[in-house]
Amino acid sequence: MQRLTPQEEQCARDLLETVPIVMRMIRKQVRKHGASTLSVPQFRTLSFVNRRKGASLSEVADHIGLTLPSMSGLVDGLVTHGYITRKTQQEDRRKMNLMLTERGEKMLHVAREGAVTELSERLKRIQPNERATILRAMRILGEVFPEEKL
Amino acid sequence: MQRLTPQEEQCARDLLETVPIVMRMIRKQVRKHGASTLSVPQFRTLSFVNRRKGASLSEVADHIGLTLPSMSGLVDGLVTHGYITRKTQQEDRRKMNLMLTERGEKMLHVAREGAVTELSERLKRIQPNERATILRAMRILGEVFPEEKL
DNA sequence: TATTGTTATACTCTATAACTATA
DNA sequence: TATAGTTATAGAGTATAACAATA
Repeated sequence: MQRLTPQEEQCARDLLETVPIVMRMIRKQVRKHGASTLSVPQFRTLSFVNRRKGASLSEVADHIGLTLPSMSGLVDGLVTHGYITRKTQQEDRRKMNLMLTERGEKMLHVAREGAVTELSERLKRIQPNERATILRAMRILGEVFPEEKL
Repeated sequence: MQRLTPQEEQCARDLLETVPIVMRMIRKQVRKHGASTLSVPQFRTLSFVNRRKGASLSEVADHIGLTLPSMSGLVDGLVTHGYITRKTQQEDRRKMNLMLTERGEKMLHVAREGAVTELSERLKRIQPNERATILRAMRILGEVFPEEKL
């Protein structure tokens, strides 16, 4: 653990201050458009399963960054709401096969597009070069924190 | 609700994808250094009360962006852990006066500096101009989402 | 009557420990 | 024995509705 430059430190402090605020905004939008029934982790789970159809529980837990029991419970909720199906794999009967239902696909789409639209409305207020800065920052952060990636 | 430019939309999608990842990292660091007893909302609450000593419950709830009952419960936990004191105001006996205890001040300091240090370590891996981009982005985002501000 | 705060209730998030079933 | 997943348990986050106390 080496000495920190002021810039490194200030950058960290700003992240610590700003990210939770943006997170709260995102949570609000996802809930609003997810008919009040989707949390952010549920939303991210649907999103992942949509891209990796048939993923196992462990795979999803890894990518979302939850423990297996936590993910198991989270998926319980998604199954109960009819957004996901959970079937035992034939090749290895210890593993699950997760798939979105039609209802789940619809909900994911509605929640995502709703949240994107509202966030975009906010982002209209700033200048194009400012949006470009945010975009670049998100790409950089995505590389700095890769193991926690969606 | 007007038509979105591709840039506005892409910026929103990137926020939606990246912010939860960074948030998870922050949560992990705060917990790690907060001796596993501080959540991010609790951390933010301590931080706010530290700056606005004697704040009322409503003031804190407003600034953190929680409902009164939620904040009441959150503060319950902080009082139980001995990080905060809660006293009725003399001028208006409906209101509370929240203050950090010495223990609370110490915990806030340890949690914040620990999280900042670890985040900074990550940020060492990138170039100074990339850190500058992140810093600028955080400042811009802080202005775009002002009502939810810390 | 309006404001401040708490209690009751009910979800979700999240973890650890203990367990079951399969390989 | 090792892996995949569930169940049990527990504390925190969060909201709405109903309530008490104060102004």
